[in-house]
Amino acid sequence: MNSLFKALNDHTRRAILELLKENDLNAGEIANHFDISKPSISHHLDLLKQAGLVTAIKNGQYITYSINTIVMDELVQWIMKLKD
Amino acid sequence: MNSLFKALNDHTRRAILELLKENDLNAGEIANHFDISKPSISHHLDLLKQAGLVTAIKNGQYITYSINTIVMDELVQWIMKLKD
DNA sequence: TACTTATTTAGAAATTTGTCTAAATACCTA
DNA sequence: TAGGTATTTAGACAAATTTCTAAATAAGTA
Repeated sequence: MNSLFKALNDHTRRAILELLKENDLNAGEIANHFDISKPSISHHLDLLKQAGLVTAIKNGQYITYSINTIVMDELVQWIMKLKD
Repeated sequence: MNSLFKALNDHTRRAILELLKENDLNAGEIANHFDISKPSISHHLDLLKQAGLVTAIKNGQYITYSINTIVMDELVQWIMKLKD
């Protein structure tokens, strides 16, 4: 849960998830959507990966990132428990 | 949304919410559940309040804190949108 | 093989965060 | 009013976070 909350606690990372919801994208395509250096985006992608929110598949020279929302189920359950 | 994710991104603050789910508590009672100084707990309560996750009502010398889960609805909706 | 492109890793700087102690504020009671 | 209890505010410090540039790695192509 910790890595999940941590990953979600950043505007850029949330925006990356919203992008990936529409299409799988490679790292460079993701970076092109932001005014942030590629290494920084790479770091954000790493945090999202650590939380299980994205998966990465090497495609030759490229790395394709996809969203994985299953890990959010635990978060939704936590919230629901709090709501009774 | 930012203050909400920020507030939730800390184990102590999440534990405070879980406590308040069971009972309203005053600041001292909350602090007694943790191995952290009262000023630190006060700071955590402030962040929770900023996010709208708790409300505080002065009760004489005491301040009673209550959970408010309504603000989490927006978070759940954001997650659901991401899930399609 | 040499060059280019895609991506990550490394290391550094600025900012934010979580924690503490000491002091301030607010309320209660004798 | 004086003294005690509950809580917050202020200021400091260490650790974590976000960002950058430069360099390293990996793959495609002439």
